[in-house]
Order: sequence, then C-alpha cells, then structure tokens
Amino acid sequence: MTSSRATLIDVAQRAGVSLASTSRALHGTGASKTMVERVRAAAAELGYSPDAAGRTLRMKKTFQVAFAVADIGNPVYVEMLAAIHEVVSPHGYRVVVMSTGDTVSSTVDLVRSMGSGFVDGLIVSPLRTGDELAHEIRRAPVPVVVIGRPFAGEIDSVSTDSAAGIGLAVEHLLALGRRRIAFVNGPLDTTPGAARQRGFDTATAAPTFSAERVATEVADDFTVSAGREAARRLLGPSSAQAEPTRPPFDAVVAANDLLAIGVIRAADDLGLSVPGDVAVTGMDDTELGQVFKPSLTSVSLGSAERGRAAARLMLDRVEAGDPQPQHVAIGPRLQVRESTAPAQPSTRDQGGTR
Amino acid sequence: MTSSRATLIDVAQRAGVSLASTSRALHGTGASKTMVERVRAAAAELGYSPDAAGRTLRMKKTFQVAFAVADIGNPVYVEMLAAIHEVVSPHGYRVVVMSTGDTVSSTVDLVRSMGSGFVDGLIVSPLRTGDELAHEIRRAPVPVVVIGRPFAGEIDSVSTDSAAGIGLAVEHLLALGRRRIAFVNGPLDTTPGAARQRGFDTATAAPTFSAERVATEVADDFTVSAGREAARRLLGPSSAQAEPTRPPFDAVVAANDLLAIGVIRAADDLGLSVPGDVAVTGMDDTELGQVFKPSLTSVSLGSAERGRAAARLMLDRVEAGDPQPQHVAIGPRLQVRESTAPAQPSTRDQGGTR
DNA sequence: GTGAAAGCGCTAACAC
DNA sequence: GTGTTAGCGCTTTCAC
Repeated sequence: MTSSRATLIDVAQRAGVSLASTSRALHGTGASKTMVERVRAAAAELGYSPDAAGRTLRMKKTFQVAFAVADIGNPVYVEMLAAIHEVVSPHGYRVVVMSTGDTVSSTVDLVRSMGSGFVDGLIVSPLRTGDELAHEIRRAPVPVVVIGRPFAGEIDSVSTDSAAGIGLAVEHLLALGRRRIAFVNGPLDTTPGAARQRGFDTATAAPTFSAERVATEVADDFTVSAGREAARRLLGPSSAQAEPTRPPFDAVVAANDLLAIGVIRAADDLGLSVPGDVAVTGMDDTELGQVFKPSLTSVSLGSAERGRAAARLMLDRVEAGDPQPQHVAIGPRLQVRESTAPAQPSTRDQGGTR
Repeated sequence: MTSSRATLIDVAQRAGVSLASTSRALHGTGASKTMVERVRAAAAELGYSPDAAGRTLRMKKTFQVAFAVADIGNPVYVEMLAAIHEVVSPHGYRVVVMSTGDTVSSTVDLVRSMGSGFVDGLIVSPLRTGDELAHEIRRAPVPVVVIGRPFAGEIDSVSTDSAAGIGLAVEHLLALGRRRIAFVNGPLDTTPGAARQRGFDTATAAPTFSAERVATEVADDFTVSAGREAARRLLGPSSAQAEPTRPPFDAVVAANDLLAIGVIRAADDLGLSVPGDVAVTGMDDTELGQVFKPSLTSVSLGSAERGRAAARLMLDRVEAGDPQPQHVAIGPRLQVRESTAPAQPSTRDQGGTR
C-alpha cells in the first residue's frame, strides 16, 4: 500500500486495463460488464476515491456553490443556509460559506473573487447594493443568484415584499383598534431598512389609513439591544417622571424580530405590558420570536423558502443551460401570536396563522 | 478580449515574458522590480485571477476547511461556524459546511469523503461517536479536529466539561436554597446527553450533596417543544387537579437552553412562576437565553471559543508540520441571570458573570 | 468496446 | 534573475 492516496492510474494498473477504460467503467458510460466489475474491484481494493482537483481542472466544475451574507450569525441567514444546503446537497454540491462584508465595495470584492473559479455559482444576499454591484454581478464569470433586492430582468433573483409585509402588520394593528402606531426600524441605508421604511410610510399614508399618531424611531442596528434603546427613547416619559403614565403609543411595528424583542424588553423596563399597553409586531418569523414570552406576532418573509428557491435557481443555471434570468417572489405572511392579542377578551391566541 | 477567463499563459504572452517569471512575479518571489511591474500591468489589463483548480492540483492544497455538524440550525453550531470562519478567513481559507447526519455511520461516511481531497482539513462535532469513527478519523487523509468528546492523545480535539458544567448549575441552585431539583435532559444516546447525565448523577451523588428530592426526565430531543412536554410531565399535577398546588420541584436543571426555555413555558402553562416557584438553569449560554424573559441562568460552554480553538488547531496542522496531537479544554462557566434570582430580595440580577 | 494521448492551469525543479 | 519543462489527476476526443 502506497503512502499517498491511490489515483486512477493505480486503479488502471491494478485492473490491468487502460486509464480511459478505468474512467469509463467507474462512470458506467460505455464499458462492458466484465470491465466494470474488474475496475470496481481494483478500485475497492485500493480504497480509491476520485480526486476533486483533477476532476475540477478537467471538467471546469467544482460541485460547490457559495453562499454569502454579511452576518452568518443572523437567524434569517442561518435558515437560508440550511435550506440551500438541503437542496443542493442531494445533487452532489457542497456549500461554501462566505462573507459579503458590510459595504458595497466589500461585496463587489466578493463577487470579483469568483474569478478564481472555486465555485460553480454564488448565492448572495447583500445588505447594501448599488449599480456597481449589479454591474459586477452581470459580468461575474459564474452564475449569481441574489436574494433580496430584485434586479429586475437582468439577474436571477429571489425577493420578497418586506414593504408590503410592514403594511400587513400596520393593518393588523389598526384592525385591533390600535391608533397610535410607532415604527422601530434599523439603519435606513441598508436594503432591508430602506424597503421597510418605505412600507411603513406607504401604509400610513394610505387614504384609508386613520390613526391619531404615527412616528418612526431608527435603531443603530438590527439587534435586540439597539431595539431596546430605540424603544426606550420612543416609549419613555418625555420628562423625568417616576410614575408610569399612558404611553405615547399603543402599538409598535418593529423592522425585525430582534428589534421587536428589544422593544418588548424596553416596555418591560418601563412597566408597560405587552400586548396590554403596547402591541408589538416583528418581522422574519424567527424561532426566537416563536418561543419568546409573549410569543411574537411576526411577518414571515419565508427565509427557508427563499433559500430553497435561490438554490433551485442556482441548480437550474449550473446543471441546465442558460435560460432567461429568472425572478421568484415569496409573499409576506402575517403570523399572529400573543404579542398582539386583543386586550379585552380572555381568549389567548398562540401560534396561529393568518 | 477572449470570451473565457485569462490564464497565466495569457498574462505571460501579454507581458512578453516566460510563464515561470510570470508566476514568480505575481507571488513576489525572486523577480526583478521591472519584471514585477510588467507582469502586474499585464495581469491587470487582462483582469487575470489565478485559477483555484490548477493551483490546487499542483500544490495539493485547496485552501478550504470543512466544518461538519448534525444540525447547522442549532445556535451553538452557528456560533462555532462564525468563529471558525473568523479565524481561518484572514489566512485565506474558505469554510465548507457539511452535515454529519444523525448516526455514527453517516459520520463515518463523511470522514471517508475527505478522500476526495476537496478540503485541507475537517473540523467535526459529532452527535454520536464510537470506535469505528475514531478509527476512521485516525486514518483520514487530511487533518481532523474533533469538537466534543476528547479522543485522548490520538486525535486533535477541543473539549469542554459539560458534566462539570451541570455540577455548577446544581451547586448554584443548592446555594440558593433550592432542595427539590429535577434534571431535564435530551436523548441519552448522544454524546452531550450522556455526558450531562453523568454530570447530574455525579453532582447529586456527592457526599456533600443534600436535597429532599431528585429526578431526571428525558426529553425526546434537545428542543423547546420537547422540553416543554418533558417539563409538563415533571411539574404537572400527578392526578387531575384543577388548582395549582405546590410543585414537586423548586428547581430544574435543563441540559441546554432550548430545553430550559421549554421548561419555563411549561411552568407558565401550569401557572408556576420562574424563578419564584421554580428556578431554571440552561446550558450553552445562547443569545436566545440572554434575551428571554426571564433571562436565563446558563452554563456557558464557550461555543465561540471552542470554534476558535478548533480553527487554530486546524491552521497549525495545515500550515505547520505534524505536531503531536493536541487537546484543548474550555472550562464551563456559570452565567447567573433572572431565571434563578433569589426569591425574596428585591434586587434583580441580570446578565451577571460568576 | 477499448487504448493512446492530449491538455485543463498552475508551480517548482532545473538549467542557464 | 530568467526561461524551459515536467507533471499534479482527471476526462475526453480520436483511432482502432
């Protein structure tokens, strides 16, 4: 037994046949039964497994796809990753995790790095986008699927309508009789931040919209602690009062679940009950929100579905030819739970689907 | 401009120098200043980027490491992944995410697949282990670092002492005056399940240990819903009673944060307060537990630290020579929070470190 | 159905 | 300091 791994040549010699026949036999393409048997046996004896690099160099195919996001710790991206892995893995593809970085230029660099050809395709969900990025994606040497902003017509993409999703949340609160509605958003210069702000502004500007008071508070980040701070500013007493008074808002729409949980914690800090004093909605429908107490009413953006859709688009591109750029849209869905339960009735809503 | 990507040969021709000089110039090894300039310019004009497959085939180096776990959705593994990525990425390595599957044999298959040489090393945290797996890891053609069970002396590994961690939790509850202590564990045939059970049994068998009542309830899985069901069995009235009575236990040690949150939800279902009626501890110190209400006292097993340590071990192996198998241990640390706050005093502990 | 041989893109001897 | 050349392991024409 040699010290290094066995190669195809070793197998060929062992089986006493040519290199070409060995390759064919192992792939089951145009080889006689006896040939296949002989080669299989030799391969098994040698513990042969084909070398990925040699194959890649020859076939120009890595059987790898990259998935890149800014923060792989974010539950939304974790769900996407799991979904992508689940879809491509049975087709023999591996998943390489990469980071887009926070900025457009770092994302451009990432796309540019595809030039080394270490993956067959890239699925990317950029936090920030721009024309340069779109340009770079179009000229990328491998297929790219974007999850997020729909680059209409030019680039494969999977989108959702988070703006409409915010609208769903606002409607829901209005239907519940809430009339003083605040929005806690994350940074406005991000793609999701901008879209969700647009959604809130549109919803509250509709002719049918009626509310006593409306406001937006921008948190420093899409995190629990940033949400908590933002909500303290929003819900706290305007002057230094010790007694808890009627809060300025009876409902808060948060731009994601993490912010929403921060809002609930802040309400708690201020002695306000949720949903009694303040109803709260989140977005992304994470497991975190589902198990939280009170469980969180949240707008699902179908993270797993988007991941699956992106993965399928990628497989289409990579396995099949070069179809027209495709665009898949996943609609937002409101999941009503405890954090917006009606104040009066004794019924307790929990985990329901609208 | 050719339709396909530019190769080193293209750059060499463009610069009017040899292939070897081009390669050297691009790597900055033994090339004159003018040569470097010429080659750099040519490469830039052609938009050249080196092909990963060619380089891998020649150097026998992929600049990739694999990270494999059973469930990439688990927050603990997500933290490890993020940490590993953070460590290896600056050294030019990519991270490939893989699945071990639930069983020993699927994990063996995973290790065996390293034979294709698509990564330079494997970091794996198996849910279930056995001698066959240890054997397979030892004969793997690439370095393997195991996070979890310490295969003493033979295999690079990063471990923690979750058994001792459970001991920390038991001690803490005892010090708080709790005397009827239950343990909610996950499946006992998993590595973590077995270790934590051992920890609980050891802690409650110590000569110094004094409690009125001790019990273990095994949940079907390490999840919130399984924890909730297990805790219902444990804390619920033995017969069909409507009135909430004194619960059979005043403290529950859970084998991880997810189970702990299930326990708290069950307590809530049964009208019991946490920590008033029942104190609850978790394990893994996840963000979920930190933002939960009440925030969760939890034993940190240093997921991120373990990920970092494993990544460094891997880099040592891959970059440097072949040192002795190394073993890194990360000690458990108790993080005391609201879910075990003393019943009487009005002080509210929150997020403190012991 | 089988074998011989070319060549994917790169790096590292080896000569000069 | 620079050029020539071999060869990593594989698939795939191309002849037979």
